[in-house]
Amino acid sequence: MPKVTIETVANRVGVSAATVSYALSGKRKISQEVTDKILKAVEELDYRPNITARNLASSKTWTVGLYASPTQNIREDYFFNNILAGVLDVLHEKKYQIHLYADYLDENNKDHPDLNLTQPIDGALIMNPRINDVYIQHIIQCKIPYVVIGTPDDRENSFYVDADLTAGYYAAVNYLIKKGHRKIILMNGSAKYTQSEKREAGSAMAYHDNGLNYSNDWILNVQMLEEEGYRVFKQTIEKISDFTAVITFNDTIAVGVLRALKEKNIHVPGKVAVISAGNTMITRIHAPSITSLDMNSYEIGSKAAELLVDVIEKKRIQPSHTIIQTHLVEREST
Amino acid sequence: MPKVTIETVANRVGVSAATVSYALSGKRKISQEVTDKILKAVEELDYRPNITARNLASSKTWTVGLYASPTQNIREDYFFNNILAGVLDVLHEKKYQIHLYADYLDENNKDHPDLNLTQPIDGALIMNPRINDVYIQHIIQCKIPYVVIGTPDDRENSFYVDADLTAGYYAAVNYLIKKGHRKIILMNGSAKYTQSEKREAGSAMAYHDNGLNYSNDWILNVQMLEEEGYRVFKQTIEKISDFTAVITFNDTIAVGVLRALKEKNIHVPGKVAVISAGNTMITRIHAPSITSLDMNSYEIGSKAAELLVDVIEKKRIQPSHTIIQTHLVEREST
DNA sequence: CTGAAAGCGCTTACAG
DNA sequence: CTGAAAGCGCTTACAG
Repeated sequence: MPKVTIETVANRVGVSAATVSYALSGKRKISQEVTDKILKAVEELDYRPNITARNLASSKTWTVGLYASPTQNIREDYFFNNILAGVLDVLHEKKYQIHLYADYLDENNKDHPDLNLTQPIDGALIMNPRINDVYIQHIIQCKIPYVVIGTPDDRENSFYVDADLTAGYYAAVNYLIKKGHRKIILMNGSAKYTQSEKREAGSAMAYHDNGLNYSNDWILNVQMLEEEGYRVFKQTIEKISDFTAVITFNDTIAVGVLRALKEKNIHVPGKVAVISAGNTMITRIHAPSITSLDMNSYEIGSKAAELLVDVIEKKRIQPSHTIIQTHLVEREST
Repeated sequence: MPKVTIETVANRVGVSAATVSYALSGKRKISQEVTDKILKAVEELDYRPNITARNLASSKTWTVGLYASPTQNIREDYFFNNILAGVLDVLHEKKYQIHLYADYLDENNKDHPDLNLTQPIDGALIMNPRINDVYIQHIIQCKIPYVVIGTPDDRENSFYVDADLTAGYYAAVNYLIKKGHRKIILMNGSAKYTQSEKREAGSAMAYHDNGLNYSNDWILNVQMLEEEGYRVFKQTIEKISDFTAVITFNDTIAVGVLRALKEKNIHVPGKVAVISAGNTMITRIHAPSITSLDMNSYEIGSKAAELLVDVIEKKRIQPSHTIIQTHLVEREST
């Protein structure tokens, strides 16, 4: 069974490969008559263009790389699903495909062989940027257009889409303060993520604007996993006293925190109020249901994808960013 | 800024492109001396091989296509996350990358233009196969190796990995019958998925082996979304009486069902017992926590990926399948 | 141990 | 409106 190429089609119709290519792409007008013959031959021969060859010749892959979290985090976080859905929907509409990369970065290992194995992409979407993110550095070195989902170090020169987490955490902490809370534990994410910085900043502003002091001891940095939220918070309960509220980096950590509280028979919200961020399905379902900061994750994903396509297609050259508003959804945990 | 190709490197070192290629791939021994010079030049020139060109020349892409659900479903289902994590982990280890496709099939539209836009892949992983699945048909036509996650129509000639759902639903329904339930509603998935068939079969067997009759009226087919589970079950409560238990296609539907029950003030498990399938995070978190059939979703994903790599690399030629055992995790809802 | 060259299957200026 | 041909940047038999 001989391989069917554009040549095969051209030969059968009696035209050049160029004509077949143009007829199929529509990049040049080909007479209706010839076009019909070509389409018929394509059908009969069951011709399928070799996309790799097309990509090489046109230096365009119609593919976008999505750099996501470690799989461990992906397993627990609906936030990823919502971002992903937004990204997928937009890219589908714009005819782009998606290459998904999980984060397998070994923090202890300085060389990152994987980075070079990447398939060719027209652009990249980078979730959860670290401070000094090696993925971003790699993408920049490869001269690939990219959009950060979250906030990168170099805000001036980057395209990015993020929720206004500083405002969000300001509002959330402010809300707690107005309710009379004075000592609020921040179960933040790992300090190496820029997202953690913003949460801390918003929180600090709220204390400040209310004329209150707070201590850095009240801020804990944990991995974004339920088990870690649970484990660390159990220790926290022993070490820190008198706190009356907790605000977490995300919903997953909140679930762990609530488990620790339940185990210690500490009533929520009677003794301790809890606020999470993400407003994913689990916040509604949990008992008690969890007050959560909605970040419009689907919209973050879709806006980022739209922006990336514009950047790839040079419809935008000047670095720009979109900041999406958050809003607090009150539930039983506060 | 001139583009750096393998030629650039070869010229600087004073060898042929072939030698550079071999030195880099290790497919032929190149003297240590020359190799060192090449590596130095690669470093200095910041040479990055064009993967598209490599793919074309070697007719190998090191990429696997993952055909997933519609994004609507992805948003709500941790089951997807767990499968995905298993797939990603194995493929990463085996040096393959992943192209993610959501299902945008328009059921009402007979031509599927998207299918032809696919990027070149070495193999495909197909989740949630439909009966007469067009994705599978397409992949077969393209002569691409594939593994089904779930059970395909043509079991004889396919590679696939699935949970033993028939046994799982048999066990679950049997468990309910032993507890005295006689009329159990099956909130099944859409009838066009093979997964729904298997659930129904296991359930039927359990009735049969206990010498009981059941009615097809007790089986409902719904989309795999919380809202649909809720909407349809609310009607069901009105239409069907005397049932004492519900078993659902997945966790998401169960959440909808439980919401409908709560709204009607029907106590769970006092009046109605509920079992779901998936055993994702939400079953633990929900109040009441949900008895659920664990399908080892991470393992399904990882086994499927392993199998696919073997098929791609011709380590397996004869169609084969892996059936993974399920187990029922008892919680408050029963 | 290394080189010269064909080939992968497309696209796209260049010509007419 | 169409063709002949160069080119995309690699890999891999074929030779020596």
